Amino acid sequence: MNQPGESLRDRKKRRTRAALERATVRLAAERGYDHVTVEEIAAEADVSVRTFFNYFASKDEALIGADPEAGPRIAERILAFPPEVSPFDAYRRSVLAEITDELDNARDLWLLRKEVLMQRPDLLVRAFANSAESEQLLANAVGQRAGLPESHVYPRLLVAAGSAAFRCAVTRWALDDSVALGDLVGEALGLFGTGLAHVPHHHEGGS
Amino acid sequence: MNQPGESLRDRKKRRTRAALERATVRLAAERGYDHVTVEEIAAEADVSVRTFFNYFASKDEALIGADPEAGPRIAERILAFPPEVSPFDAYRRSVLAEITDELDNARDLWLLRKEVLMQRPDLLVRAFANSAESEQLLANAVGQRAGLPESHVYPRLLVAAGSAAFRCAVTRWALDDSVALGDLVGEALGLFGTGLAHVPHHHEGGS
DNA sequence: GATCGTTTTGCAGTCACTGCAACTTTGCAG
DNA sequence: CTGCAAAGTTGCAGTGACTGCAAAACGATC
Repeated sequence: MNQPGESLRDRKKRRTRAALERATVRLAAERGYDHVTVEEIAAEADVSVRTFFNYFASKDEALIGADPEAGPRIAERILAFPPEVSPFDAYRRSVLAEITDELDNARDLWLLRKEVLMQRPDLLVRAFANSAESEQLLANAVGQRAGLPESHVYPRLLVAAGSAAFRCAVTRWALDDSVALGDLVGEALGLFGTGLAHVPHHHEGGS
Repeated sequence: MNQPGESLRDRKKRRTRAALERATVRLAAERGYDHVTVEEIAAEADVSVRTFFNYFASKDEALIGADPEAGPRIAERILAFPPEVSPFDAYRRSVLAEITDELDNARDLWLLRKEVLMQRPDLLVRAFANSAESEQLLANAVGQRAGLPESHVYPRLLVAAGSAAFRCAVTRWALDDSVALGDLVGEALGLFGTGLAHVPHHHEGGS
């Protein structure tokens, strides 16, 4: 009874993890991030505090719902593009695909997260602090496609640019979510692609 | 006895702040960041723990030595450039000037910080989390020069790129400090300026 | 040297987070 | 179904970052 890669155990784990993530986001959106204790979150998800910390290394992580498989997934996508796609495009399209998928699966959570991140923008930055490992993975994938040595700046810089683009996009999206988050990230990455040396032309509509 | 803008009180405050910063960096480099308690830091600087927190909001902040005047200083520099200098160049040159100054004043501290950041790269990311206010300041300055409305992405994106460039540069500098940190930041910002869409040519020497 | 504003300090308290050692649940085999 | 091993959960005791508050020490001013 363990063939489909999803045993009872695994299912329970997924449910618990999801419950903790939801509880964190919901309560934080409701009362403000630092007026919610881990104790309350654990109670809401019907597990002990200790169990909370078995799933997430910190309250921050639970709020963002850091998915340890996201990094590998994106890296895989990057490498899967045919060789005629440039490293930059492979990276951009892989990131956008991940974001689109994520929003399709958990749009409601992101709408709540938005509320929290509007109050505490620093949490978004902190969220990226714990993902150094994933960043390394992505940088390696980009470097491999670009045929660059480990030590070259380009892959690292591109990945860092991705984080920056995501940060900016979420900030804008929080102010006005009439545009899809994915489009905002795409726009930001587009600007990084063509270069910031010149101020982009200023359109009337929108920002 | 209070004309030269530096009273006894002010001098003591500066000394205490510097002592706490030095103690934090020194001890963290010596034993590892999380094997040093605030209690020990405070003892080393000959003040109470409570006083530590009067100067720095967190241990992280003390390690980086977050200077609340750095943001305003850079913003001022940006606005001081003659109008024929592009917003991008004004930003880049202002940031580089600040870094150069900082290294001239506290190179020894940065050499120790380097050791700590090599062990815990996340601290560098976290350091930027608390500087949202300064980022806003810089973005406004850039926006003003570029004649863009408050809501435009460009200034925000440029400032975010600056953080990313700094992060990458410090990481590389930590691995090999034979190149000046300022030059590495300059290089990274240069790439952001010309755009990341195409992989830069790979030189043999260096990275 | 009395007074006023600022800084330092101690103290009590809250909360995130950890290691450890029991305890419960699940998966599997006999 | 039973017993066993592995995986997951829990409570507990402890550490350490950080906060608010009120008292004490200190520096500037007259």
